[in-house]
Amino acid sequence: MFVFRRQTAMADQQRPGEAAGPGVIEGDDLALEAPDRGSADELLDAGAHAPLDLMRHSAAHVMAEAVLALFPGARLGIGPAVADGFYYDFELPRPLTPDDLAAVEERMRTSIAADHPFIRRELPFDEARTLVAADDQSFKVEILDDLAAKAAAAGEPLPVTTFYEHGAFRDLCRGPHVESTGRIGPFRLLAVAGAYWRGQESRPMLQRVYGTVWESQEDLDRFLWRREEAKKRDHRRLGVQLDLFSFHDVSPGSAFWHPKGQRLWRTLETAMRELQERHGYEEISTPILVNHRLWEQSGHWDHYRDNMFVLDIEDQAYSLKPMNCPESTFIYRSKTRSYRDLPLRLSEFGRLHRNERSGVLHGLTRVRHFVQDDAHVYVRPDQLADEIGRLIAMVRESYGWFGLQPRYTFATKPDGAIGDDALWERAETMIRSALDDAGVTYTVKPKDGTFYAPKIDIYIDDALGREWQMATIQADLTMLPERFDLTYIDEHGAPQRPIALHRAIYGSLERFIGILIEHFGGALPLWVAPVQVALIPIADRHADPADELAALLRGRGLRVDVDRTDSRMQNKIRLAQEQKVPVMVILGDREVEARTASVRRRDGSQEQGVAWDDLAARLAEEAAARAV
RNA sequence: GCCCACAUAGCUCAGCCGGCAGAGCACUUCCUUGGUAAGGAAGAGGUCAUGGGUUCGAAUCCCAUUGUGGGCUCCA
Repeated sequence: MFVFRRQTAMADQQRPGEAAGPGVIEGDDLALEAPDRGSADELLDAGAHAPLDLMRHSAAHVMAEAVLALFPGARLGIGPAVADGFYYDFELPRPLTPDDLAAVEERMRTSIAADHPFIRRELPFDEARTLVAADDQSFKVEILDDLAAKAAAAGEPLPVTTFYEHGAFRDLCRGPHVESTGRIGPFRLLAVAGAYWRGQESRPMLQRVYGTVWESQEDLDRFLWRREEAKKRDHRRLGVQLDLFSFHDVSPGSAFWHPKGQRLWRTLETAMRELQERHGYEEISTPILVNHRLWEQSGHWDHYRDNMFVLDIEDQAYSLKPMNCPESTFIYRSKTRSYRDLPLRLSEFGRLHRNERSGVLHGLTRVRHFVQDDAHVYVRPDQLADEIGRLIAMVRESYGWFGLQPRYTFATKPDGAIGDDALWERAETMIRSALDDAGVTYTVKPKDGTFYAPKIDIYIDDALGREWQMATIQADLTMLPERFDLTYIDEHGAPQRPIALHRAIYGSLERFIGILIEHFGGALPLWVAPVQVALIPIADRHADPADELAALLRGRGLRVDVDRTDSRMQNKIRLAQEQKVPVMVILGDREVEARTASVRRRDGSQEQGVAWDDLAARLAEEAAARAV
């Protein structure tokens, strides 16, 4: 069973890094708190700089001042510095419009030009509470009351509170700030969005205004440029432009794969299948529609039902499978397993449905229907470390196909986990030594495992520096083995429990493809490109020879399209460039006569007079190398 | 699910203070047969997301529904 981390929250940056063996990076919080979904404009800056943070938080104060001036009754939430800027949450009498944002910006500029100093004031707790209550700032009152409660719980006296003032504006704030408003650099307000007070759906919806501030105009311009660049790489836009997939309202959250997208899909699938077969995997396929009894047995009915599509069939509740694992156990149990049969590696490109809330769907990276390159590996305890080593090798190889550098985290037993402590400790020790043996560097995330297994999660940073969670490897000693009563017969004839490794390397094919598209900006490496070669006959009389060459290339397994339209060669090149085809092959009189080709690469480089056979051999070799 | 915005030709978008549905690209046909990122002309293409309402009249105003987008973790 996979529980992919819900990607909206990685709220554990307060946890201390756990001491661990050699090669372990201690709690690398900055890296961990980055969102791991990353729509196009969620570009992360490479770490926040302290002076910038002061400026950003100060800008939030100035923004609050401006909003309060425009909406005197506004209530303030919180206004922290974030990755690329800042935000402040407000409760306002009406929704903000783009015009409002412009007005707020204008007032902010005035305040910055006035260069008001930020003045820190300390107030005894009771006075502070009276003050914010008199201002009718109920959210601030709540913050103070929470602080008081926390102090009481810790047996400490009521804390002294601090306020920061600039001009006529005063805000409860821990600080620190820049010296004066004039120190705030070039800024831009970006967006207004709804945000629940304290992120809880049961609390009021506030209006969050996002802004960005930088030390120089240059930095601001670069940031805005990067946002634009990210938009161009957005896989939803490129998916349409490159004719890979589309979405339709008859099935929200599920992609329709066009022929080119399906080529890409199959290439990835074939490569993974080939890798798995080399590593002793056997492929299975299990039903999508399953009686709810199975989910009761697996525990999903209790823990995961809200995310499952449930159907009523002849008075029985069935569900579309949200995970593959329980069904794999039926195949395991289909015969008596010997210790000699293990490891048993069962892979499945499983078609899954999860009922994600409508508001969180997002292109290919957050969908309701997807395919996992899933596998369950049943091992004896003495085989676990080796098998994890094998999996890490598989991750390294396959990520190498795309030039991606995997990073590893090790997530340990969460609160409320099932299974006894001794089993957990055993599993964690085994994973840890497997990681050490594999010589990988990893970060420990305490208490971040699934409720049934400690796990290794694998992340990458894409070309724009965004972090994505990709593969996962989970060592399950409890869930499948115990609940589904899995056994093998050991060398003494006694039944024993196997360990079930749950793992996915691409994760979901949909999501992986979305990430690849953004990482490469649509210019996919030759080996995965849906169209590897665009054959461009200069005139009609070159079209038949082009077909002949295309057949030769296809014979070597290459994906080739011939442009037989009557447009000019320049236009055909332009089209192929726009489609980001890696290789364009141009045929005119000279080439046809000599049985050669003029080869133009996506990067603009050219090579003339390449013999057809050479071309076929070289491109086939290049594609087979599976390299960037 | 919740807040806000958006939905017009295959794509990108204009029209939206109510009064004949538009452009560029793509597509079709014709001319053109070319040398490394757009040759020319003509044509076809729309239930303005869906349903309801206001109005003499709705792409345009109002309501609902569906879908899409930005968010809903950062604790003074």
